[in-house]
Amino acid sequence: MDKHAPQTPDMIGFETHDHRACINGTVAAVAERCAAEGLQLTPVRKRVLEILLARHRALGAYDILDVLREEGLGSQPPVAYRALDFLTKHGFVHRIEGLNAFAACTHPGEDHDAAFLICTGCGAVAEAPVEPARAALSQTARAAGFTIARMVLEAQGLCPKCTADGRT
Amino acid sequence: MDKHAPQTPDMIGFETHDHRACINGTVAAVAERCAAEGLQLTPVRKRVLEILLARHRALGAYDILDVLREEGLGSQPPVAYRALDFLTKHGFVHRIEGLNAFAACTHPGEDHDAAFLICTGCGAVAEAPVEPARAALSQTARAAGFTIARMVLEAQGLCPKCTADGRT
DNA sequence: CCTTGATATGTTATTCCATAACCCCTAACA
DNA sequence: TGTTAGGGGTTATGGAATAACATATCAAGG
Repeated sequence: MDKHAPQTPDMIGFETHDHRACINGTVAAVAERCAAEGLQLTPVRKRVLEILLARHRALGAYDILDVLREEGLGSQPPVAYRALDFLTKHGFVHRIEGLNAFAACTHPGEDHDAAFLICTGCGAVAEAPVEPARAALSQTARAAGFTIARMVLEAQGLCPKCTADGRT
Repeated sequence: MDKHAPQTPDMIGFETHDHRACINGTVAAVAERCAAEGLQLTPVRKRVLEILLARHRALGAYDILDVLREEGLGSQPPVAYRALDFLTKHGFVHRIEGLNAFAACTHPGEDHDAAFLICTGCGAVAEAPVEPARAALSQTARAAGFTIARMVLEAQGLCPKCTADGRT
């Protein structure tokens, strides 16, 4: 299940932080937004969000499903995928195409695109603003008559810690 | 096999062009580069490249395999994947993460990253320079101490033709 | 109260994407 | 001629995702 063991458990944006508060705070924020918009943050959905927040890295749907299964919250793939669909649709979780995995959004707001910095050394994932890059690509797109609806921007490389550790 | 039938067969960069010359020219260029660098452009590898060039859009590995099978060039997945590995490793073909598919490079040079404009209406794929976006994201990455090695940039939206046709 | 509709969940089975592992062939070269 | 490295053929399997159908829950309206 865990292909990136070296990952430090309390890292976000490649810096340590108060992880407990981070989880609770984000869950609370998401719950509030769901209440405000009439969305149902059901037990399974909430738990999937918590699992992703607790790891602070990208997890595959089947990794998440393993946890759900242990807790008796569902044992078949559609359970995990439906929760992930809900969470991604509303911008609480992002899908990382390059990893076939999912990561909790670090600033859950409206449905939005994001850029990701993915460390190939430890598997850490940091979210970054996508707008500058979108603006850059939009120039080309406009010239070609293409209308951009959604953008995937994922950079693989080394985080500060892994660079220091001499990983590749 | 073909989920995007409406695709116009002779489109590149969302503009029509001399398709026959385009295929032959690119294959010749690739063959030349392989000869120069001591790479083996074997029959299977060459055919896979031709198949991708002929469609001018992203194809799944199994779509390609179907064609190879019809032609007696191989019938099992590893045949297609090995050829695709070779072609992508040397920058002759790009992998489109968001589609789990592959597309021939429209300017085969050294191994390079590229940005893609993917039309959700007809499946057409255009390649665009990734450098402006890379520069934009590099700002953020540098600030975080992250070193970018490889970038995936894929924009989904509507090409001019599909926009005109009122597709979504 | 009951029914209807909407939404969420449970479950089985399948499809699609990708690779491991093994064997054989051939070209290049000592 | 023996050896070795790369390419290809094949079987089998693993991992990601969804189709299709059944069940449950709850709110609104008759």
